[in-house]
Amino acid sequence: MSNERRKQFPFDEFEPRWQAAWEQANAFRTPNPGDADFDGSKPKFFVLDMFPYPSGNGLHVGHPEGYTATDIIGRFKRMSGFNVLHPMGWDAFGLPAEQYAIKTGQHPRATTERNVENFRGQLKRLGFAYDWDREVNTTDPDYFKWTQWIFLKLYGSYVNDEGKARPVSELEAKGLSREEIDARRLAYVSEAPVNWCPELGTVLANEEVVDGKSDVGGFPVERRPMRQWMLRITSFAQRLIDELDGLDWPEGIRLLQRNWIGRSEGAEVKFKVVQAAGLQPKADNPAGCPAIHVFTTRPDTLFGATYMVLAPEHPLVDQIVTEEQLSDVETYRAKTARKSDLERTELAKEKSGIFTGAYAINPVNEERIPIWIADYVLLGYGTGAIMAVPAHDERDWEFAKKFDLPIREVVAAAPRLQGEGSAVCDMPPLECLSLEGFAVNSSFLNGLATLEAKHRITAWLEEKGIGKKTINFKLRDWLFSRQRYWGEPFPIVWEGGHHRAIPESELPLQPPDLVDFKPTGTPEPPLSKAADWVKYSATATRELNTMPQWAGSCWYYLRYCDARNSERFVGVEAERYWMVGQPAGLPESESATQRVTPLLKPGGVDLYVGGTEHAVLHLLYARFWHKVLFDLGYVSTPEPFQRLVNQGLILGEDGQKMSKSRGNVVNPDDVVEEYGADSLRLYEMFMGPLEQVKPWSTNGVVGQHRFLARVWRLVMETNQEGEWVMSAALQDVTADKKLNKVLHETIKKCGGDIEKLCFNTAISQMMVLTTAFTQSDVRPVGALVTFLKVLSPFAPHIAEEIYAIVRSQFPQHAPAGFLADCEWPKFDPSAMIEDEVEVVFQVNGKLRDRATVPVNASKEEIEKLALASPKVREFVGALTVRKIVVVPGKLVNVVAN
RNA sequence: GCCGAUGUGGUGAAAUGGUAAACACAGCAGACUUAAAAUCUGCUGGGGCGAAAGCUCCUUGCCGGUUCGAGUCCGGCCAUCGGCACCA
Repeated sequence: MSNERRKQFPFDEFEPRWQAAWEQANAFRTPNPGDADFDGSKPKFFVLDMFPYPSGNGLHVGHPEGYTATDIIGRFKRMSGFNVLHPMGWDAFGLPAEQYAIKTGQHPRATTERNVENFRGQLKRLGFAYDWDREVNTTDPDYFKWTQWIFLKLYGSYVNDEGKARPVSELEAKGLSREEIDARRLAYVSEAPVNWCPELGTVLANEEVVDGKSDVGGFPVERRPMRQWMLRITSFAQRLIDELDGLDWPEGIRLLQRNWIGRSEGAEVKFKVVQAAGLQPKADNPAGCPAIHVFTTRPDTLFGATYMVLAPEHPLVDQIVTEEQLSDVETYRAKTARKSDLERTELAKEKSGIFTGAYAINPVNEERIPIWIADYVLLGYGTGAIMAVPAHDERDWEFAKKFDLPIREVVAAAPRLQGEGSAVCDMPPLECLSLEGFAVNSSFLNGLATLEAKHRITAWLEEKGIGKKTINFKLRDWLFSRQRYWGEPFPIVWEGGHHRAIPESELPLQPPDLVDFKPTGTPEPPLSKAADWVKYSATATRELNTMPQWAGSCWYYLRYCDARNSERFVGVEAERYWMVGQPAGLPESESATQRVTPLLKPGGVDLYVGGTEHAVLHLLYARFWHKVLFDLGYVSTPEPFQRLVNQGLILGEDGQKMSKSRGNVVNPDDVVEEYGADSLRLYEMFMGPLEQVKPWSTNGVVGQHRFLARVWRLVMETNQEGEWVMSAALQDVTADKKLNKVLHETIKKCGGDIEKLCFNTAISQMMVLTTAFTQSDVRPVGALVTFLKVLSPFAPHIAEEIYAIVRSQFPQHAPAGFLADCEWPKFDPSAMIEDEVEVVFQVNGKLRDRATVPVNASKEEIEKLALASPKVREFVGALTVRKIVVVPGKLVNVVAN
């Protein structure tokens, strides 16, 4: 009594069959340099997906969007004679896995394995042409051995005067002390305040904290000082900005990175402190006369600095606060410390602060200005202290208004003549002017434009030794340790209060096999529970922190190049071939021509496709590691990813972001079950431009399914028993001119569109071709096979299936082997030439008539035809023809008035 | 507030400065069928005139500009989405 309706074509039978056939034949294995079957004469193409985090929810329809796009390109490049590296793997360490494991009482290794298994199965059901021999998993000891190894390279390096990473052995050779060296390592220990998340029981990187809450879970985050491992990414800030320029990335993403790094030019200025009213600073006693260093992007406004503000946590506060103000200051500091970052930003509108009782001397005019503390000044940026110029800074303005501090105008929109003696006008301006202009009330700067005033004052400060030109970055060093179980242990031991690397021979350093891996609820990491493991020797103990999830994803693309190498994180030859593209083992002349294209570019992954959510985090961290490896000579290119494309988010059918709570989540498995993998692949590519945000439409899937059914019926029809048999219309004849024209247009357009990632228009062209085949009484086999080749990167299963069916009767048109291994067809320009074309006639730009003319009709002939057209004559009427524009093969525009 | 992206039919969208709306979805009508599904064929931006074939005007967020010709290029607005945000 099953009411199951008949499938339009038996995708449920042949899709798994072809997946099995590809797998059994290892059809998409990519040989490496050195392998017997490696063909170094081919150019390389490295097409990379952002590897997924294998969550318990399984694949989301967003995953196949990017994965299908790269699969189409990979298959196309493969058919076009490239060695294609198209791998897949798992970013499997991390907080969510551990949270899930804790919740369900299972070991994260067990849940991770199961999730990976599930993801792999789901991806295989979509028919992606991955080389599964290169699969990587960041939690695999054979993988994280090298993550730990790279950490040791960071630990063992410093940045030299030229800004390049170099081994610390160079510093040892110069006789630097252990402490001096430790202070310069790229991986170093710091006591700085960090983002502690009590709920997750770990500290987080700045990048993982969003609006004062953890990115994972959304729990409150507070700042507290803790001993942590940091990576010195700030030493690479300038290069991370500069080297974006050579990359083929969306402008928006490059900007996001630039903004995140946040370079600003300005000056550092030193202000002397006077302890209290009447007390003069003791010039020869620095301890008695501390100085406050501030960073400012507007040194030209120095004459307008009427007070100073320190961050509440600033260490100098203790030294300068007066007896009288001490208790108020302490109260304020305690209040600020209790505030989470969230509260601090939420309350941003209302300024708060307290006077320290101390004064500083403004070095340009020797004026005594009060020193305050306020939480609008952040310890983490600049020097943690500012000179406040309320007339020209919105925040200072608000603060000054609230606490009734003096406001002095020092910049005016237009130059203003000063009275002789440059008397200072202390009339406060009516509003805050934070723009550039001309200096006023500023002694020797008066009349100068802002830019010039900056130069003048900076030179003056440098001359007096109280300031200097400075470049400041928003980017902070990368907080690299986590108090969690499910991550890479640090290959570090502690002895006598000092850290040191364990020998490389001891890698991989496996985490202890803990039964209880829950956070301790204190900053003490869970690894502390494994007493035996912790004890390294009689006197040394292991580092208890683990690495953050980002570690494994910083270099996975390199591991893909040589995933099974047990000697090295990536083989020298493999890295050079896949990242630079130098063909190995070619005769000199031949290799030179092959090299032209790849070496014009800085190199790296040829195409990297993934979501915008990694625009700053992953992409910045990976670039940083890559540059360190480049400086140390381990990789050949300064940048890892040459071309980056962001796929757009797929929204639910209701136009909202897909989420369980909205109930609008589409499960790819259900789509595959009902319509097949090819339909899903085709639909996701047909939805619209890859980079665009677009809503899901089940009807749209049905449309693609119908298209594939039409393709199927070009070759197959049902007999009286209801079985699929080959259509009699399929015949070994040559295509007529009309069909042949569409066919060659399709080859051309689809090839071009794939290169441009315009998959939606490629698919519509194939629909046009399919209609042409349908309307033709006979289906010429040769033309049909050519079409299958064009279709195969998009819908590989049905293409292979029809190809095999065609072979059963027309073996001469479908030689043995996979369609996936066939050569991409070449288009014949002569087939596309028409005998006649339609030209349109316009009068004053408006379409009035059209005519069919021979394709080689001359300008004069077309013009004559246009002027003879009754419609044209009607609209020209009594007007005078001023001009006639003729575009041969296109149009005639008669201009008349 | 700052930065970025996007605005085209009922919907997803397409258009090297040259016929706006290809290709699909949805809708309507017809063929096939006892019927339904599936399939196939046709119509489908808006207004006006016409019985109809057809004719005609308008239309790519808004306002201007360049051009023989603008969805496309330039200038100025508006709206939506995304990111950043006390960064001195």
